[in-house]
Amino acid sequence: MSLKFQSPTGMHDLFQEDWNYFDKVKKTCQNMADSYEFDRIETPILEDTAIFEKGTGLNTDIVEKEMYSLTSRGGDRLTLRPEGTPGIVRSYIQHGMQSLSKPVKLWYFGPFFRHERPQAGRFRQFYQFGFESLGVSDPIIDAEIIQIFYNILKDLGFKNLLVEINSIGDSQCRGYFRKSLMSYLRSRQSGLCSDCKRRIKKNPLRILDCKEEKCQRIKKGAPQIVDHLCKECHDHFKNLLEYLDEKGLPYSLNPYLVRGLDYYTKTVFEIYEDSEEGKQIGALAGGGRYDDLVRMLGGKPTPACGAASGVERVVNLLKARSKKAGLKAKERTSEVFLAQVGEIAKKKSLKLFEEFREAGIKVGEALHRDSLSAQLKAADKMDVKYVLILGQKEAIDDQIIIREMKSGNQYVTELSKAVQEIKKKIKK
RNA sequence: GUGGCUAUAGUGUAGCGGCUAACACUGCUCCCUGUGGAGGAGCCAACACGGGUUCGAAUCCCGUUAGCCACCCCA
Repeated sequence: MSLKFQSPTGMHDLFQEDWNYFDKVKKTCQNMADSYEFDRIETPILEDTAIFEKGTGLNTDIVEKEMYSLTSRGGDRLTLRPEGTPGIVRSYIQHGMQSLSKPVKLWYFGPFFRHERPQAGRFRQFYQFGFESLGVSDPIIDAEIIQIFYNILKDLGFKNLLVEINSIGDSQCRGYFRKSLMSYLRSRQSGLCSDCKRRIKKNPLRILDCKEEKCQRIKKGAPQIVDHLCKECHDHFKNLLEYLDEKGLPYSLNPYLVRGLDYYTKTVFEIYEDSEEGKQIGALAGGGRYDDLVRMLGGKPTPACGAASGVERVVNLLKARSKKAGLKAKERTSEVFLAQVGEIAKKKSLKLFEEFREAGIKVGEALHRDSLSAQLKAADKMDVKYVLILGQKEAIDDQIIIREMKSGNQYVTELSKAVQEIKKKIKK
């Protein structure tokens, strides 16, 4: 087999089996959106490249090397959205949502694109759902966002959820902290791994995440950002934690949690499944507060908070779990099957099929087959309860056979009464 | 972007230098132009691509591509 064409690297075809799960996830989101009064929004898949450069951040990996960007025929610089938040914010500004009553609560579900090297739970085209709440700085909002993602995952059947949370301060206190962290790291530069040496300048917060043992040791003595928060950020974080305690939502503080998008301020969080597969697949959801983003994209200064979750990651874990449980959902696709024998019957069955469809009854068929045994075989595979047999003789007499598959009992009735009869039987 | 592992019908596998490339499932046909689940008979369908080593390569080597995994980063 020499395949001439195949799907692009890291992009996959999604089949019925996948959509069974995707739809379930989406439905759970919709329920949660209804409960917390979030409105559905779907922004374009292509956006002006500049909103990611300004929003997500020029120095982030995403913008630096992972975007699918193009210049349109008209000369516009466009990018396949690598994440959802900047598009939502663009829409918020463009449609004057700042004049709506606050908070403005929006949720989305759709495909995103990043040119990364694919691996477990990481693709070049992937689906995310996200919830964004704009216009309110109160940490009660942060708590609600975390709660929503926790609830969705819980409703989907995840146990052992691990919520990690941290505060990275605002543009002010983070700057101070960054300086003191950098000077601490510089003083111990020789003890760091080669990767981290490079990171000192570019992204010192990341060193706190390094897995090298020698870096871990240095990290233990490093200044922690929670100790360097300004009063406002400190109070915000403290209040958030109190709200979470009040809700009874389990979380753990991770003073080393940082996120790779430039616009985050104050709260950041991630949710994992605490299991082997969960660790491998990475964060199921992640997000935080982004109080400067609306202003950075040209809107009025507007506090906001939101998060997103990777649908494939969630679905992969759901699939792995149902495999473990040995669940084989062999679904019955229809209750009735229509079989025919002979040219007259074949023609009459076309109309009959439509009558059933109009009556809201789904009827299986294999009209392309002529032998009755082959049709019954097909009916058996569909696991239907009843088969309607329209033979040559019946077709001429305007009659039809109704056969109950399980018992093998069958009887003849008027063709015109077929829909009614089946309707009665199915109701039972 | 860097590394490691892998690559045989639609799917899952066997083949370990000497085949007409095997098996299971699926699909299709027939046994059975008017009665299914079982059984039997048959059919369709594969060595990713390109080089090399060799009398001989699915098998060994190199390259390309793709997949998986790890790093990086992230959902």
